[in-house]
Amino acid sequence: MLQQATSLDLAFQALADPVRRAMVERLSRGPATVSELARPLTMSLSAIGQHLRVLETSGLVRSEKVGRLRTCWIDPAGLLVTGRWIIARQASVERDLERLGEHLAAPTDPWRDP
Amino acid sequence: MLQQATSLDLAFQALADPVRRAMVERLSRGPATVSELARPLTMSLSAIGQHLRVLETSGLVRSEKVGRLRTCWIDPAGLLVTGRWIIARQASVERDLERLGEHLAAPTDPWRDP
DNA sequence: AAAATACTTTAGTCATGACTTGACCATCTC
DNA sequence: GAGATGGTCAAGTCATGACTAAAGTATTTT
Repeated sequence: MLQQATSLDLAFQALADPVRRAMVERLSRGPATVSELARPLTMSLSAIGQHLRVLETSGLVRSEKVGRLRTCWIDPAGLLVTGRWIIARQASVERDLERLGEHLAAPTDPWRDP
Repeated sequence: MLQQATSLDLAFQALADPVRRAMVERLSRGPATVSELARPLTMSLSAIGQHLRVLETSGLVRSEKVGRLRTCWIDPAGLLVTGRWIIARQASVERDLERLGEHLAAPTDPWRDP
């Protein structure tokens, strides 16, 4: 089914993993190196590198290597696309519930006994 | 690593799949039966049933069967937990950028040449 | 009662994901 | 320049995910 992952796919897939969410949580408090990201997580540095790559290709995180340290930070635009999708659904649900409310409040049902 | 999936895990994992997001999009415009959900998606009814189960255990969707029709609808509380997580990260990032801004704006650096 | 509808279940396949290990390569530090 | 530090690459393993196909169940229609 998945023939061409959209940026929304990549972002939600990236956030689906608790380790990657932990990394995003850490980075949302400020930039960090790969080792700093790895420190609280019981996992090889290699694994963290792989998670980081997922986060980068999803657009949620960016990074740059200077010397032997790679510094990572959040790209706010990445969070924005996922946030917008959720908010749009919430708005849609609210509108739907509103319509339902109006319907129940209506004194007569125009569809019945025309 | 994943020993006990939290509700946040389940919700993000559920939204990571484009088919399931399409189902949520449909349901956010109002309730629907399983067949109605399946109609626009080129996939067996069985597959849709399986996606539905994922959405239900994640807390994003609820459903009830009456007669031979199962009607599904969004549980707004489900969208809320994911939305809150994202908004919290965005807020955190903004605070961080603000701190950075203050730092750059400061006329002198108290850490240098004490 | 037979046929159609609307799922549901089970079992199996195939692809993808999340790691680990070990070798490797720069770049600092001494 | 030797050793430690910080990261990267390439395999390989093991579990999970996304389906399908086929058979089964419960309801509704005719």
